[in-house]
Amino acid sequence: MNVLIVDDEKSIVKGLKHSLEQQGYNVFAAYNGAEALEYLEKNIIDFIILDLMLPDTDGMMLCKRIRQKFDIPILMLSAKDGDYDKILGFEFGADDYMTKPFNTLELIARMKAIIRRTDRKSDDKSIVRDDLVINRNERKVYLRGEEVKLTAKEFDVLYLLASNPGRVFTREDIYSMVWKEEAYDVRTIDVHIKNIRDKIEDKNHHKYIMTKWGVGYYFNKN
Amino acid sequence: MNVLIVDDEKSIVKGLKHSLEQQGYNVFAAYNGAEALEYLEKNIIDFIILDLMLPDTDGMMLCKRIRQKFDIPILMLSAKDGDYDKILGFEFGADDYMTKPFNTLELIARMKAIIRRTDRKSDDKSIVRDDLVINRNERKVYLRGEEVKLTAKEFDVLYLLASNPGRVFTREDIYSMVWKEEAYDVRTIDVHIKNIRDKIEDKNHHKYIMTKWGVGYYFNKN
DNA sequence: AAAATCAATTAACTATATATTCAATAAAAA
DNA sequence: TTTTTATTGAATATATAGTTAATTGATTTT
Repeated sequence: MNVLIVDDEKSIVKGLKHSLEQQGYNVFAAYNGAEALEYLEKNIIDFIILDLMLPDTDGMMLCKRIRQKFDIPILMLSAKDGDYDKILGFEFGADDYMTKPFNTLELIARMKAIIRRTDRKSDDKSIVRDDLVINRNERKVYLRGEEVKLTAKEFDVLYLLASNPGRVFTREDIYSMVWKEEAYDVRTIDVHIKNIRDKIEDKNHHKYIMTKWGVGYYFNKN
Repeated sequence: MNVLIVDDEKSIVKGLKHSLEQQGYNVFAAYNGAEALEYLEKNIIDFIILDLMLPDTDGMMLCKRIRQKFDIPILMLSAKDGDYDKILGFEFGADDYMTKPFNTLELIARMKAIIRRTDRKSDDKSIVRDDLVINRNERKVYLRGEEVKLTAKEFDVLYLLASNPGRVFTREDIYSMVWKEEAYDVRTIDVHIKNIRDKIEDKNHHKYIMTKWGVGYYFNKN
């Protein structure tokens, strides 16, 4: 379990790092926002402890940016009391919040609680629909028992649609959710859809991916 | 959104109840563990605020029992500091924890954050009016249970009107909101309105889309 | 390091669903 | 009644989706 601490106060980082390592976590540190983002791009991080006050960026903005791109739980630290609604509210998407000075034991307890909570849903949930089984952890798809090899993008697109059956996604929706950036040419989705269909559908069996004309695509509910 | 407060201190219950009701929550109270369990059996509760010290049961045990039976988020309150690890840890399954005395605003912020986290996908916004159901995510319209197929533009126009019943929209309003550009010929709207009416209205049943002569159209409120 | 493989994107073309326009008719307001 | 506004159906135009192939980029193999 890899934890990233983002804080410019070296003493805090040092103390926390020590306590967390005693508990068996691998701890990494970043001393400003830019470092943090770079670190996240290059490493697999499971949990972030983020200070509100950083030398280069506003912690809340950083929190928001991290959330847009990564699905990693964040516990925010702040020196002053009273910002709970902003931090915990809908805008920035932190998972928990503590004020400095904090009790290290409580921080670790809160961290564990969040990890447990987010873990609950990430355990082996396969999506099953008729002849199709989509396994998220293994990133494998089975059609009538046979494995179907999808590419990374194909899998992500199919998984997005299949995990919200019936819900219509525009091409822009799909692009921003899967690619996590804004789309230049959104027709690339069409080609991916076609390739997925070629792999999981044929005329004898019913369709999984449906077209909503003028809007986008959705996964068949029936 | 129904919140159950489980606490034997009447003053706390009263204060919290007041604050939560101001925020639009429906608040229920139980003054001991037995009452709480009974309440949960008989009512639909979305969130529980649970005090650790109760006259009849130990709060942690109650938390554990609730968790075994219901999947409702729990925020625990305790008088003494220092039990975080037990409360937030794996054993009892609380989602969050605060010590008394607490800041009500922070409590509400934490509550909202937990609800948001557990809720993320349940934003299925449907408009229901008499025999008509308009599902926004699926972009589907049902009339007396039967699906009515609308084109993308038709759906957008209907959704716009139906999400503001009674409000009169000029053709220009509708055009700019749905097409997101300025209209050359707003008679286009007339044709779309006609086509929508053809699909969702007939002389036996009442009208959904009303004409405001000389102005535009609006969705029937009654 | 070069070649080969595979995935992703872009481009061009075809097919098809939908939107718009127009002109005749009907209905409502003055 | 006159005038203005709304409704309607059909034709035409436009927009969108599906398909195939070519290109680019990334990764693996030789």
